[in-house]
Amino acid sequence: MASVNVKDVARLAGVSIGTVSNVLNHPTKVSAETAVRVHDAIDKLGFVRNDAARQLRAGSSRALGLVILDARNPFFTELSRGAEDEAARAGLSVIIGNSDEASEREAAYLDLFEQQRLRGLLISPVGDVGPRLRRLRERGIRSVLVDRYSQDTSFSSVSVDDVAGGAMAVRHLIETGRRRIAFVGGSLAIRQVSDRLAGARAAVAERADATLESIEVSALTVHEGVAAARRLIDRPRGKRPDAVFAANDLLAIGLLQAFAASGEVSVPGDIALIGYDDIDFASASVVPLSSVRQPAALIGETAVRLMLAEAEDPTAKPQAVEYQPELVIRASSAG
Amino acid sequence: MASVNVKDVARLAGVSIGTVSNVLNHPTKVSAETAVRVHDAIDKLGFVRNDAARQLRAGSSRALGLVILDARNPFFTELSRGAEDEAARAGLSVIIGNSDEASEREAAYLDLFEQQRLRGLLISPVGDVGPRLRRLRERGIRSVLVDRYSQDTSFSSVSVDDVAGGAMAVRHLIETGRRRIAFVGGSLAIRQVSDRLAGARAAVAERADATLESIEVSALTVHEGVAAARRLIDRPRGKRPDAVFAANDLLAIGLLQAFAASGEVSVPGDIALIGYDDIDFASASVVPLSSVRQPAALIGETAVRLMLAEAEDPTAKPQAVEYQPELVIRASSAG
DNA sequence: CGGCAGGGTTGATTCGATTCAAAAGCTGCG
DNA sequence: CGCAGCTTTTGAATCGAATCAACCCTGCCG
Repeated sequence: MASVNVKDVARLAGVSIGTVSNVLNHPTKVSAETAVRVHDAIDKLGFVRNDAARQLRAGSSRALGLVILDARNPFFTELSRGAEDEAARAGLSVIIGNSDEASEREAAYLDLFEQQRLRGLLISPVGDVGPRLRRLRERGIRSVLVDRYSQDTSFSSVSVDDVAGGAMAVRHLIETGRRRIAFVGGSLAIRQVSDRLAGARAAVAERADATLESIEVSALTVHEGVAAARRLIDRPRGKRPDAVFAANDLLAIGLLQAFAASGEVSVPGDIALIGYDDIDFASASVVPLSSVRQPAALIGETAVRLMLAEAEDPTAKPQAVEYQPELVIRASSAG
Repeated sequence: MASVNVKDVARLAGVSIGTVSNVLNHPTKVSAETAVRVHDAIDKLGFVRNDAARQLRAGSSRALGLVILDARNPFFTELSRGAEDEAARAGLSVIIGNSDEASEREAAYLDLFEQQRLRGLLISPVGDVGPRLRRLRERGIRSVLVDRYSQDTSFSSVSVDDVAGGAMAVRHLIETGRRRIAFVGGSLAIRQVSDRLAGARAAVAERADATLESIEVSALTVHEGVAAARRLIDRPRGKRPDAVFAANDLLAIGLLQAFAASGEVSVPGDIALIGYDDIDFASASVVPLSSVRQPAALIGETAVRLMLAEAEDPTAKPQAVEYQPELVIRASSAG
C-alpha cells in the first residue's frame, strides 16, 4: 500500500522535491544529467503522480464534464466521441454523465462535477439549468450548451437548427404525397423535441389540406417507439396517419419494428416514416430509414473548442454556433 | 472566483472546522442545534466540498474505472449501465474509458486511472494487462476482468462462455442445413473473438461434411462488416459460404446491409447470418438478425459487486463468474 | 579582481478537507 | 461539592504536488 511520492523520488535521486517537480512540469529548467537521474528514480520506484494533490494545488482538474440525455442513443455516443477527441488534443479528459432525460439525475451530475472542480461543462439540458450554470460560472466553471440553441445569450452554445430539420422532414413527407402526418416525440420539455415539432407545424401550415397530430411519448427510446406504434395499430385503418415523423431514430426504429411485426401496417406503403439523427443503424433497419442528419461528432468538437476559447479569454462574448441539418432519404419514405 | 471552504463556513456558523467536517461526515456526533447553524452557513455561502482535498486526505477516490473495447457498441453501453447502477447503490461513480480496441489507448486510460487513484478497475482488456494490473493491485487498486474468463486466477472475472456461444451459433447453422460456414471477426488477439471462433471450430468438427473458413477483420464495427461483405460478394457465386457467423452484431449488421445493397446476395436465401450480443437493433434490422444473447447489464453489475466484495475483504480469493449465453433465432438464419 | 547575469537547485509554504487526541461542557450521584 | 462518565467541540497535524523567492555556482566583462 506504501504509496510512493515525490519525496521518495527526490531522496533516491539525491535532489530536492522542487527539482523532481521541475523535471515533470518544467523540463527545460533542469539539467539533462539531473533529469536522467530523476527519471531513473521514478522508474525504479514506480512513481505515479497523485492527481488529487495536483488538482488541489492547481485549483481545478484536467477534465471536462459532459452531461448527455441518453447514453444509449448513438447520436450522443458520436457527440461524446467528438468531444473526447478534441479534449484529448488539449490534454484534457472528458467525464460523461448520463441524465437519462431526468432532471434529478442531471442535478446529481452537476453536483458531482462541481465537487470535482472540473474545467468546464458541456451540457445537453433536460430542465432549466440556467440559474445553476450561472452560479457555476461565478465560481469559474464555464458551461457550453450542447445541441440547444441558447436564447440565453449568456452561455455559448452549439446546436443544429431543429426547427428547420423538422420542417425539412415534414415538407418531404408532404411532397411525396402524404397528408395526414403524425409527429411522435417527447417529452416536449426537451427543447430539441419541441423545436422539431414546431418545424413540423410550420411545414404543415404551408399546405391547406395537410394535417398534423402530435403523439407524445415519455422518452426517445426504441421501447417507446414500439408503444407508440401499438397505439396507432389499435386504431381503425381509416383513422391512422399516412406518415409519421419521429423525433429521433430510436423511436423510428421502434415504430418500424412494431409495424413490421404486426403485419398490419406496411412501411412505406401504408405509412411513410422518417426519423432524426441518421444514426448508423438507420440505414440498416428493416426498411432503410429516412432521417435528418446532424453532424454529431462535429457538435462535440465545436463545443469543446468554444469552451477552451472562453477559458483562454474570459472576457470574450459567448458565441452561438448553429449547424444546418441535412435530409437523408431512404426507402421508408419512398413515394 | 473566491472559493468558499470549510474555514469560511466554520467562521460564519461560529464553530470550528472540525465541527463542520463532522456535520458533513459524522452527523450523529453533532448536536441538532449546531447542525442547523452549520447547514444554514453552508447554504448561505453556497459551499461545495472540494473533492480533490477529500481524496488527497482519503487516499483514494470515490469512483471506479471501466475500460471498454468500444463505446459505440450497444453491448458495452448496456454493460456500463449495469455497472453504473450497481456502483451508484454503493455511492460510487463510474468513469468510462474507451480503448477502441487499441492497447495504447488502453494503457493511457490505465495511467490516467492510476493517477486518479480510483477505487478499482473493471476492464475488458485488449492487450496483455496482467503485469500492469498486478502492479496496480500492489498499490491497492483492485481489478476485475470484465467479459473475459480469467485463467489468470489472481483476478476476479465476469464473463460469458464464448466458446459455448460460438458452438451454439454454428451448431444452429449446421442444423438448418448449412455446410460452408464462414466466421467473420477480429482481431483474434481479443479473447472473446478467438473463443467464439474456437467454439465455431468445435461445432464444425462434429460434422464431417461441414467446413469453416475464418475471415479476419480489424475491428468489430459496422464498417468492417460492410468491408467483409464486399470481399465475399467479389467471389464467384460457387466460392461463397452458405452461412456466416459474425463475431458481433455490429459486424453482422454491416454484412447484412452490404448484402442487401448489392442485390447479389439474399439473406437467408443465399447466406444465413447470425451475430453475437443481441443488441436492441438486431431485431430491427433489414432482416431480423439471429444472435447469441449475453446478459450485458448483469455482467456490469456483477463485476462491480465482485470489486466491492474484494475491497471489503482483501484476503478473499478472486472469483470467476461465468454466465451462459442464449441463442436467439430470427429470420436471418431461417431454414 | 569585483561585480553581475543567469542557469540550476532548494525547501518552506500552500491548496482544503479530514482526523483524532485532548479539552470543554454537561449530568447525575454519593 | 467533587467526580465519574457522558456528549460535544476544538484545532493542529496530515495527505502529496506545485510554486517561487532565495541561494549557489560558473563564466564573463570591465
